[in-house]
Amino acid sequence: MKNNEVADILEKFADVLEFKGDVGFKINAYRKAARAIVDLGDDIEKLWRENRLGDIPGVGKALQEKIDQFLRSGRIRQLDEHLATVPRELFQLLEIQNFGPKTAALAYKELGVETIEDLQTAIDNGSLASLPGMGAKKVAKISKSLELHARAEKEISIGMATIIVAELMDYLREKAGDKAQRMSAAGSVRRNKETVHDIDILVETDYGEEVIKLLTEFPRVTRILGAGATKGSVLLDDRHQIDLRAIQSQSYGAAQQYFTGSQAHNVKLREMAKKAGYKINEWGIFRGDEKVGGENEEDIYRIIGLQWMPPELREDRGEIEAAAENRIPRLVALEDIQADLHMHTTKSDGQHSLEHLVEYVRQRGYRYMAVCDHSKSAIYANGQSEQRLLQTIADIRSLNEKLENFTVLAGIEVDILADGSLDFSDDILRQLDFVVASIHSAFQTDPTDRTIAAIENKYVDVIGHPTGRLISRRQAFELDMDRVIAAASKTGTALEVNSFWDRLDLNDINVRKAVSGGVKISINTDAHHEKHLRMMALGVGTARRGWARKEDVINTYSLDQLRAWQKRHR
DNA sequence: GCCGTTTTCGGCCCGACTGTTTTCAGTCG
Repeated sequence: MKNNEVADILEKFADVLEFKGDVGFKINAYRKAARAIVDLGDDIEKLWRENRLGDIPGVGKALQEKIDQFLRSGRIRQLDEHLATVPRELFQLLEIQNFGPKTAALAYKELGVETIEDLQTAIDNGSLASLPGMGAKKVAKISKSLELHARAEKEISIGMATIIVAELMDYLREKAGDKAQRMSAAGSVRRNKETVHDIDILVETDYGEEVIKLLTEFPRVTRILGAGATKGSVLLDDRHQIDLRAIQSQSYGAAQQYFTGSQAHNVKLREMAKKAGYKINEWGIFRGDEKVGGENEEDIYRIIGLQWMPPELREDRGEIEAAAENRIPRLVALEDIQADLHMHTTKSDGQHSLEHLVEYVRQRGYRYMAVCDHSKSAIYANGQSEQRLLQTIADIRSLNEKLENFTVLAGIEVDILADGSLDFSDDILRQLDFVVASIHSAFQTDPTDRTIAAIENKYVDVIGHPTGRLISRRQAFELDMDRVIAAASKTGTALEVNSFWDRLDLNDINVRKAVSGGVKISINTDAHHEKHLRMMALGVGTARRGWARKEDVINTYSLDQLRAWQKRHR
């Protein structure tokens, strides 16, 4: 899939146009199209071959022609021509905070700033400060941003972000006491995006200045980027940006809506509101000068004729249209989860013994679980031989006899080998209660055919982390998701949403394809340690972003229901 | 550059903050 590459080049095109001072609407059109292509789900090359690029919202004649060029040759002639007349390191320069396209253009034209190094020189020798509209303070800000640019993480994983949010909220609750009422994450954290750019937190309070001062005094704060009466921005550990907004109760709901976004969702919402004679901003919803709502988030949606919708859906992927027709589904929730069906113990590479892991899982309130340690080919992970697996099965059976109101399913995470066969024979697999099959090697070798072969094995219940991607370091392998979904739908095999912060695989877009293709999903933590169990929330968040309902998720079933479901494909 | 029960031309979301300005441009979210 070249969707991300196409989107990237359109974003670059937009950057270049912005640098050159083209009209904003045109720039926006490029960015909008880029986003639509990422959200597509379908392979853009497939649409291209079928001559259907025009079906993508926001892609008209001119962009179709440019995308066609790119898919044919890997280049876009018009962009190449532009690139000859902009700084060599334009895209890196534009990543620097407080150094936007206008300033970059000025520095290029007047001082010949082409690279990050040139910019540093222009700061050091005072020439940047001498430009019109620039002054000591602006230059100091840019200088600081430049210093951070090298070090700052561009994206924070949702796993890390939720931990920081919890820590910060605990701190603020303790320090602010009665002076703070409602408190919530906003922005992409609230939407459960897999990675976030910064962390937004809202606090309902009449003591904005005090609460923001508390934020600046949080122990891990290394820099204060700004601190006023309604907004404070800080860096934690010089890496993670936190924006806190202090809101009074009469505007809290409007602020939640406004700052949760996404931008695309908000733009569409405000357009709708405008057509209906309203205006929405962070303070409320207004008809003329009259404020008609804003204390609760539901107000904003209701007044313009929409159902309230979970934050995870707010990406302008059809949720507004659905809300207008009362078609927002009831999404799966963390409370619906009855079991975790993919975890590891010391039988392979987990950190806890079987008994201990079971105890930790029970503490989370689940009704049953599956232990799925590795199979023999996973040597790096202490995979089990046939002999050891049979012992594991026996151990689990005898443990079950001691447990009340709880069942441990004897499972396996069996490797899908390079030739598409499984690491254990059917004779072994049939003795197990639950089978997850995963690819852990030879990622380039026919992953689609191998996955489908595993799906067609009647003992396989779930395909583990189906695309193999690691968010921070490895691309998904080339999986033809349409074929995989068709196969899984036919056999009744489930696809996993692996909840591990670095996997979240399937991702949101693929979850949506799967559930709309009638495929069940299984949200599992793949825990190797007790502290990993809490990542279930990340997987549920991802499933929610993929519009998954409770009935789409097999580990919301009771054990009896799960067994009945297994019978249909075994 | 896109798009259409407002339209094939004229629209295309909203505001805060900052610093440099004597009234606003640039940047950000």
